[in-house]
Formats: sequence, C-alpha cells, structure tokens
Amino acid sequence: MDKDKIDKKDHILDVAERVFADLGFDGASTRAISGEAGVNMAMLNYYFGSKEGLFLAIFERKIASFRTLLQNIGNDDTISSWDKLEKCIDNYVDRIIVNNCFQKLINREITMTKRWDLTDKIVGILMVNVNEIKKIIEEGVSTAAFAKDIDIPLVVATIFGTKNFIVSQLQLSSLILAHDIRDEKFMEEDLKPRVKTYMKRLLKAYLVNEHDNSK
Amino acid sequence: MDKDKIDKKDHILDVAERVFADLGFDGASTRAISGEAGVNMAMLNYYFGSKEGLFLAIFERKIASFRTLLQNIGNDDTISSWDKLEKCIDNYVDRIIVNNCFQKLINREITMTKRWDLTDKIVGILMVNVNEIKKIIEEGVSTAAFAKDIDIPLVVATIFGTKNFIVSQLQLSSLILAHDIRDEKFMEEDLKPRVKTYMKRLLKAYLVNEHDNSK
DNA sequence: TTTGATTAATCAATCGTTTGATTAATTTTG
DNA sequence: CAAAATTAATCAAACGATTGATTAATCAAA
Repeated sequence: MDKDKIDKKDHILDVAERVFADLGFDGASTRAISGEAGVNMAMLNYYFGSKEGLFLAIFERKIASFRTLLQNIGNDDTISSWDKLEKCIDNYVDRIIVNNCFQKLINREITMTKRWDLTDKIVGILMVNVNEIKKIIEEGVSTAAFAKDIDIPLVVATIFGTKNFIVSQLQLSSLILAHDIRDEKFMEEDLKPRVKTYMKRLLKAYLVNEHDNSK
Repeated sequence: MDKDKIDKKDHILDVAERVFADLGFDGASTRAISGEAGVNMAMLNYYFGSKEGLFLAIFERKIASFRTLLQNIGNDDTISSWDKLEKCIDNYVDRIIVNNCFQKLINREITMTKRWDLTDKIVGILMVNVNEIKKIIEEGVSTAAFAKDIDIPLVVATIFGTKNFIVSQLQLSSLILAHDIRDEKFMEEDLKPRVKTYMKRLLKAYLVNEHDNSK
C-alpha cells in the first residue's frame, strides 16, 4: 500500500536522523542505519539514491514547517518588534529542546570542509531562517524600538550560538547546569522556561533602547 | 637527532590538527594526514600508537597553556570581577579567531555519542577552563558587582556559544556578517575588536547591577 | 655493529553501492 | 472475472575501494 510505503520511508528517516546525530555522517554506516530501522540495506539506496540523498531528505522534511512559522511571525503587523523576537525565542526553544538530535546533526555537518556541496545546501536552507530573525531585529532598529548602535549580526550569532551550545554540547552543558540534560522532565519543566526567560532578559538588556550602549 | 624528532612530531600534529578540523575524526584518514605531512603512514602509529592517540595528543598540546592564563586572571586580586571577565573575553577572542580550526575540531567531536571515552576526556579538559569563567561570575555576584538574579550557567553558555558559532560555523557567519570570514585581514582588524566590544556590551547590559533584571 | 627511525608492502575489516533474483502488488488484456 | 504482463518492493550476496593497523625489510647514525 502507498500508506505503508510512506510510513516506512518516514520510519527510516526517523531512525537515520538519530543515528546520524549520534555518530556523524561518516560515523553512521548504512549498515547501522538499515539495521536499526529493520530494513534491508539496499532499501536506503532504493528510496533515497545514496547516503547523501538520505541525509538531505532528513533536512527537507524538517526545515520547511518551521520556516513558515517564522515568516508568519515576521509578517504580523499587529505586534511590536520585541514581541516578535520573543515569539521567535519561544518557538525556537520549544523546538530545539524537544528534538535536539536534529540540531546536533546540523551543527556537526555544517562545520565540515569536506562535502562542500552538501554543506552549501544545508547553509542555504538555514540562512532563510536566520534572515527572518535578522529582519525582525532590523525592523526594531528602524522603528527605534531597539538601540541604533547594536551589532545585529553578532546578536544573531548569540541567539543561535547559545541555543546550539546548550543542545549540541550536551555533556558540557550538563556539567555547567549541574543536571543530566538527557532527563526529559528537567528539560521540559525546568530548562525550557529557564532558557526562554534568560534569552529574553539578555537580549532586552542589550537591545532595548532604555540606556546608552555606546559607553 | 632528538630535536629533529620533536620537530617532526610537532609538524605532524600541526597538519593533523588542520585535517581533523576540516574533515572530522572519521573523515580524516591516516593516509590523508600522513600524506599532507609528508611522512610515511606507519609513522603515525609509531609516534602516537593509534589514530585516537594522535587525536588526543593534539589536545594535550594545546589546552594547558591557556588554562594557566585563565587561572592567573581569576586569581588576580587587584582587579574587579568585571575587569577579569573583560580580560577573559579579550584573551578568548584573540585566541579562537587565530586558530579557529582547533575550535572546530573540539566542537565537532564533543557532540559525538560514539567514542564516549574520547569525548569524556575532551569534556574533562574543557570543564577546567569553563569553571574558571564560572568562578569569576560567581565572585561578581557575591560582591554585588553583578546582579544577583542572573542565570550563571546560561551566561557561560552564551559566552562559549557565541564564540563557537562565529568560528565554528564559518560559512553561516560569513553570510551573516556579509564578509568572507577566511579573510585574515578582516578577521584580525575588523572582526576581532568588533566581537570584543560586542561581547562586553552584551554581558555588561545583562550582568551589571544598574537596572532590575527581574522585570 | 647495533639501535632507533623510516619505508613499502600487506593485513583483515569495513565502507557505500550494485547486482540479480525473488516476491508482492498493480495494471492490462482477453 | 481471470489470466497475463508489468511494475514495485525486498532480499542476500558480492563488488571494488578504503579504512586503521602491522609487518618485515631498509636506512641512518652512533
């Protein structure tokens, strides 16, 4: 049946996403992926053409939905720039903490000099989302909601860098936070609201035009 | 000669560091490393026992010196907590932007679930440095130089996350900064002071106790 | 000559991919 | 509807290439 085929492909993508995240692109063998997914090795090539095709399929499945979400926030004319940014933060934190293995996957492969074509594709997909954030901050500056002398690209680097660090370097952030970050309950009930609150305060202190940053 | 041997080992470590950073642990073959270093493949095992041994040797060569630098800053009783933090930022930015391929190397391998023993070793080494920063911030809070309701672990995540993002995701940050980040001159003359200024303003706005963070 | 450094050749293991065959499902034809 | 033809899905086996590591022979220096 067609339904079963889609389900099976989706199942493979689910498994492959986790295995890639754990072991990296090179480290994850097609045998390991097919083995864990309970399918024959040849099915990966049959469905996705190649290992790289499987890798890209994982991305394309994930990114699109979040992009439209960001765009909806950005295009909403009824709320202020700061409220838009808050909404972005909330959505990002919700998203990345839940399926963090996908984030790890991106962060690892994007630093590769090998496989330029693949990296370029990933960067291209990500930049669309990055630019949505950037646009919101720029809007805030032009409407004088944010200070005019802020460093927008580096603010973006802080937003993405902080979230990447927390989810991507699990062992390190576990030690820093003094919690086992694989503890689902802690992640959901404690860390999630905590990161949201922190990011908002941090950015508000720097961005919002209530004191002079230039000194 | 003994001198020549040490030079050769160092040369291998230099090359291996770059190749590992570019291609990852799995992606970097011993043939590629020995080939680029201009030595026979067997010399890697002869000198470092194994590929993993070579990998660890790269770390041990690098980390120690910076650790003592951080500790010297932390133990200096003649300057304020904020000045200590500024010094740390300056030193970090100077260091990571120059040899960023080492940072990439760490950031990639630390996210691996594979090779727990190796990751643990790396994390252990890094945590010493992380704790130095943490100690300085804690000192600032206890002396009321910093606001008491700040989230220290997440501040650490921002410091390391932002720097990691800039150097580790070169392609992405090149696009965000609208500059080719491999341009040495831009990195040295523009980006370096810019990141320093930004990090200080960002952290000061959040940390220093001149407005109430709790609202 | 003896010891340590260096080499080319080779090892078993594993890699991603391809193959040819077999089964299941679908479509076409009579 | 039923038989035949076609397509899709799945499999075990094997491919050539590459991996990290080791061997035994050679070289250089003391």
